[in-house]
Amino acid sequence: MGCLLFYADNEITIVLMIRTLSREETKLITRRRLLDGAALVLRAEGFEKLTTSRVAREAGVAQPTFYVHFRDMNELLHALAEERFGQIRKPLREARLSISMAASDDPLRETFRLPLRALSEQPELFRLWIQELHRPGSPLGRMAREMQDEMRRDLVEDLIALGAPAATPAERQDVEMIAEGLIALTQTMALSFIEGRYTDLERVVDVLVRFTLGVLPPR
Amino acid sequence: MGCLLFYADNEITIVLMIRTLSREETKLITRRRLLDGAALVLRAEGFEKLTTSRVAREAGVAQPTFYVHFRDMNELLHALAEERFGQIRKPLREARLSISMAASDDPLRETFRLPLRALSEQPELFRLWIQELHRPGSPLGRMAREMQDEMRRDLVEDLIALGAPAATPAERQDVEMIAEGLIALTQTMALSFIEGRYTDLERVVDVLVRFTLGVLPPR
DNA sequence: CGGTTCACTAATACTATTATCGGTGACTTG
DNA sequence: CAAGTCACCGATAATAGTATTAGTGAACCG
Repeated sequence: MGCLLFYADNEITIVLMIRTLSREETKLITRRRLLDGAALVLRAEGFEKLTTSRVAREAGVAQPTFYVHFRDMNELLHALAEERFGQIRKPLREARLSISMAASDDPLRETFRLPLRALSEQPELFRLWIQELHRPGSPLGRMAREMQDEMRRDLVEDLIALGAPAATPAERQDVEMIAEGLIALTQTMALSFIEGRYTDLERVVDVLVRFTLGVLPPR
Repeated sequence: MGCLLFYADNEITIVLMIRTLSREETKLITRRRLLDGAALVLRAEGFEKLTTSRVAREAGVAQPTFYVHFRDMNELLHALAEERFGQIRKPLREARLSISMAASDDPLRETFRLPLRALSEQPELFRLWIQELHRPGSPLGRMAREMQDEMRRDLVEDLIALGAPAATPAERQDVEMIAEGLIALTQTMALSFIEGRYTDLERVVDVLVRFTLGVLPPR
């Protein structure tokens, strides 16, 4: 028996325990709270406010405790990226499967609909991703760009399957540009959708499909 | 007669003067050097290295001199954004004029070529702009978003002139989505071009034109 | 020419952040 | 249950950046 106490922002979190938690378990809980605290600070106040003190306070522990769990802020960010960006990666790859299997009624619409849904269901995480994408130095940025590259490679394959010509290297590069463009379009639309500028997801899908079919050569 | 001395990074800049400069003139020179120093730091090392000491050192003056010219770093950034983003804004608006006047050989290509050139000639500034675009809190971010909105409004007009239907509110919103998409496409392509992923600007223009003509209804 | 102004500087107070260290008490292990 | 382990904490050194202040000398002005 026992209890854990976290004091963060004038809020006391009391975790009462039926059985005594092992040291390992309580340590994992604290680590979890540090990671969540960091994510909270990032999405609420941005990068410049992300300090070890702030994260520790969010987690309800003392600042030096941060160093029990991570060597420095970079290590925490790396762990966070690994964990969170993976959450976005999964539905995006699933979206890709749906087109290759052609199971859905209209596979192309579904290819856009699924990512749009996935992204707008995790707005803060998505925003963080976009933000990091453009920060050359950051470890999250590196990871975000790797994901972006992976998505582009996948999409290139899909586009070729859809009939895009890729016989010559020049054609191949065109397809890469188009893939990159379509990803940017999807992300932009998702952002605007999240911000409430567009309310009807199906209209957004319409426009994305028009862009895609328009840029591909007529079959 | 007289001379100005700037000591920055083991480099001494000596400005010899035929006539004695007025106080106002030398102050303007120092301000100029501070702004240029800040721009240099931003493009060479990024945001997190941008400090008053660093900027002052780049400019060859003492750190407190920074405060003779700007209240704080935010004010300098504001001035820099005003000045530099304006430099981007101008060619973009000119590109727009060129299409409406139909003076160029192929106005649509020119509409993409000019922004792409303008953006890739100021890579770091452009990067900064994109970065700030996604930072909700920052003052530069607000400015960047205002510019973005302005560009979208302009482009909507152009698209309607190009034959995009905008009779109903729904059609109008489609055009807005398309405009937003085209801006995102241009920026994405410009970024990749800057990063050297694509080396031939004309091929990039090709793809952008294909996207545009493809998404618009056939005339 | 003599008093005034002011751009600039050195010195420094202040604040914030990182990272370390020794101590403490609850869990663990034999 | 006693010795050991270790997650956590308070205190604090080290570092770095912001911003102020008083003083200086060159430009300014009557």
